[in-house]
Amino acid sequence: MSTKKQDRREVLLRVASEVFAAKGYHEAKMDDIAAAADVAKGTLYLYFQDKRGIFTELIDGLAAQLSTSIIPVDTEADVVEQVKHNIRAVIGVLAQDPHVTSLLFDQASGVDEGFRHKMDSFYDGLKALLSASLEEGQRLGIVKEGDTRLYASMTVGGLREVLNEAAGRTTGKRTREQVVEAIFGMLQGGYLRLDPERKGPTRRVYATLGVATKPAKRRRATKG
Amino acid sequence: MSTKKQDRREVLLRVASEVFAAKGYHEAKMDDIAAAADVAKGTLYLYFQDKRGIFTELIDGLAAQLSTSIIPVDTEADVVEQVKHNIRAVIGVLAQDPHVTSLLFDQASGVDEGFRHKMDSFYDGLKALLSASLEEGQRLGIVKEGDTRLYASMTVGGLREVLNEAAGRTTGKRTREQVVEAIFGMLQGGYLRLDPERKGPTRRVYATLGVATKPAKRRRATKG
DNA sequence: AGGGTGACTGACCCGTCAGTCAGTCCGGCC
DNA sequence: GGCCGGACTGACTGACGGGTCAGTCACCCT
Repeated sequence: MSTKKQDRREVLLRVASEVFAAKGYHEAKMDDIAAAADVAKGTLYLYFQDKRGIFTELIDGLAAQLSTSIIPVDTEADVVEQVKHNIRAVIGVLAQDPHVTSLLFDQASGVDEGFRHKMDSFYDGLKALLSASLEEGQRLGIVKEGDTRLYASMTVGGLREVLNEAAGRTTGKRTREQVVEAIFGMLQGGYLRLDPERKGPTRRVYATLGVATKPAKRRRATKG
Repeated sequence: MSTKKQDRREVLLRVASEVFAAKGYHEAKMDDIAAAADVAKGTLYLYFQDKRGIFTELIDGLAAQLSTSIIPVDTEADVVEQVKHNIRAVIGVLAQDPHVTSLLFDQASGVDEGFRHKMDSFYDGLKALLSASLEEGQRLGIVKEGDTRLYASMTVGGLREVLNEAAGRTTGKRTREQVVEAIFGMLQGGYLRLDPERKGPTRRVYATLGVATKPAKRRRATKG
């Protein structure tokens, strides 16, 4: 009974997340979701309050999972492994539902003003927490001195980008563990190796940044 | 004449960017923009094709500026300074128009499907370029071995987060140079200092990640 | 059988908003 | 003054799409 209804609900949620992820919040019409789920539009309203409610539920679920996936770090035990564990945990949560992840990362702000504030506070909370942890780390001498808030932002932003990218690709080229190692390596030692006295043997240059900026695609249906 | 029209156009663009940044693309109505600019809605259509056109122009302008703000790195000269210069340049471009920056960073994907692809390719281009540069750097021995693509993503994501954050705050607490130094420091050496043998003198834990996940705000008008 | 229940349907309703255009205003020119 | 043209206006339109609800159907119980 209730189980059956619950199952159905979950199917609908999953389908909705796919449509949202494929088209973005605004472009995903309720009709699209209904069609994708092969039910009538009205049926959706038997399971959810409204469009926003579906979206909210998806995001909130992921946020809740994220918020419980991280363990406190005990400095008496193996810190490296624990930090890796946390990275792994976050990746795990996000990788298990790529559709929703991509919503969280680049659709959430487009819903409406209220939702935007909500997302802002989510990210702010995340960063505040990480920042506090890093300060603690500084006191313990395992985090470099400096602006922890900024470290936190870079970390969150970097993770976001990497994971969102991973969510986009259908088949991840890298194994999860490679990603964990790479992220850890970056936090641990950056990637630049600029010995100040160094002179390169050959003169080489980086490519210039030249990003294609196509003109906006016109797509108005002409009346005729 | 034409100058006057051009000036007006620019004023309208600026106003539009503020409204877009304040409300987000979809919540920003043409009426809002017109009201903010103190002109009639029709006037907007004397200067721009359509709503999307205004937005596109804003984003494209910024993207174009970004794409020319970075200099090739010459390994015979002071590499550190050049890398910093590039970081500084990017920050400079983005800081000079915070409204548009925030559009680029968290509104652009919410416009429509076509726009989304456009943005995707913008970011992909950015990352591909950075990644290529890093590979070059690896050959020169100034970049750590590893997945350059992933380094690129983390860097772009991290920058994005930091700069978007900076764009949000009305008064930046940090000076631009502090940001440059911090970012450079992070690329250069990460921030973790985890001596493997280290044992902390006291047992301390990081705070758990406990992000508030308020239930979705219902805003339906109940029928009764 | 028949009638009660609840899941499901989809045509319809109606608010919203991008985009239009007939009309006004104004400055310059003959 | 009278006319022209371009800038500007804002009421209007039509499409669009979220949400509704009267009606249908399948199933179960008596």
